[in-house]
Amino acid sequence: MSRKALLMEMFQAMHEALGPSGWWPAETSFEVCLGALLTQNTNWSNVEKAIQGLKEKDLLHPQPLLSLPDEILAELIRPVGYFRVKADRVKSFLSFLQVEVGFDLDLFMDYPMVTLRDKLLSVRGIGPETADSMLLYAFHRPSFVVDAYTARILQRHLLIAEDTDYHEMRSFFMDVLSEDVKLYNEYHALLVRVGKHWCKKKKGLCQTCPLGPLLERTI
DNA sequence: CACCAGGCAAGTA
DNA sequence: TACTTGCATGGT
Repeated sequence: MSRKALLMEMFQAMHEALGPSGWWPAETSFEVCLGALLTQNTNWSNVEKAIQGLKEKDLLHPQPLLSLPDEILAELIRPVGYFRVKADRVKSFLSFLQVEVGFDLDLFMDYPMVTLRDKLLSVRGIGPETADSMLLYAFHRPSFVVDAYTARILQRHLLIAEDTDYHEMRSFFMDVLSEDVKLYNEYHALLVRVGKHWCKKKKGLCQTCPLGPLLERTI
C-alpha cells in the first residue's frame, strides 16, 4: 500500500472512531496564536484557565497585552506553568505583531505560507510546532502540525525511525497528502486525541486503539 | 509519591 | 555539531 493510501486509511479510521474534533477551540485568530504559545509542553486545561482569565478582563487583544508590565502578564498566565518564560514569549510575539502588521492579523492572510512561516520562526519562543499551529489553525494554511503525540504514534507503529526530526515528520505527511487545510486540521487534532487516550508515554495499551487493527501493531 | 502535559532556547563541551 | 538543562502549574 502506498504511504498516501495508508495515511488516508489512518485518518478515516480515527475519524470514524472519534468523530470531528472542532479544532482550534478559540474565537479569534489571535486567541489561537496565544493558545499555541501557552500550550507548549503544557496540558490544554491549564491554558483554558489562563485564557478564560484574560477574557474576563477583556485582555484577549494584542495591544492591551503588550501594554502590561511583564510581571503582571506573568501572573495572569500563571496557571499554564513556565509563566515567566511564556510571558516573555508572548511579549516577543506581540512586538512582532506590532512591527509586522500593526496588530492587524488579517494582513497575514496575504502573506505566502513559506514567508509567514519563516517570519514566525524568527520570533523568540516560536518553534516549528507553534509556527505550524498558528499557520494551520489561525491563518488557515496547509501546514501540517507535528507534535509529541504524532511522533510517538508513528514510532510505536514503526512507520518512522526514533531519531526522525520535526521537518522529516512534517514531510512524511506533506509529501504525499494534498495541500488540504481541512484535512490537516482534522488529521493533527485526531492524532492528538488518539495519542491522549491510547498512546501514553510509558505504556502502549493499544488494545482498543483505532489504529491498531489497521496497522496490526500494538506495543 | 512519581509522572506527565498539544516545546523552546540557552548553555556546555 | 550534539547533548543537557531550565522553565513550573495542575491533573492522575
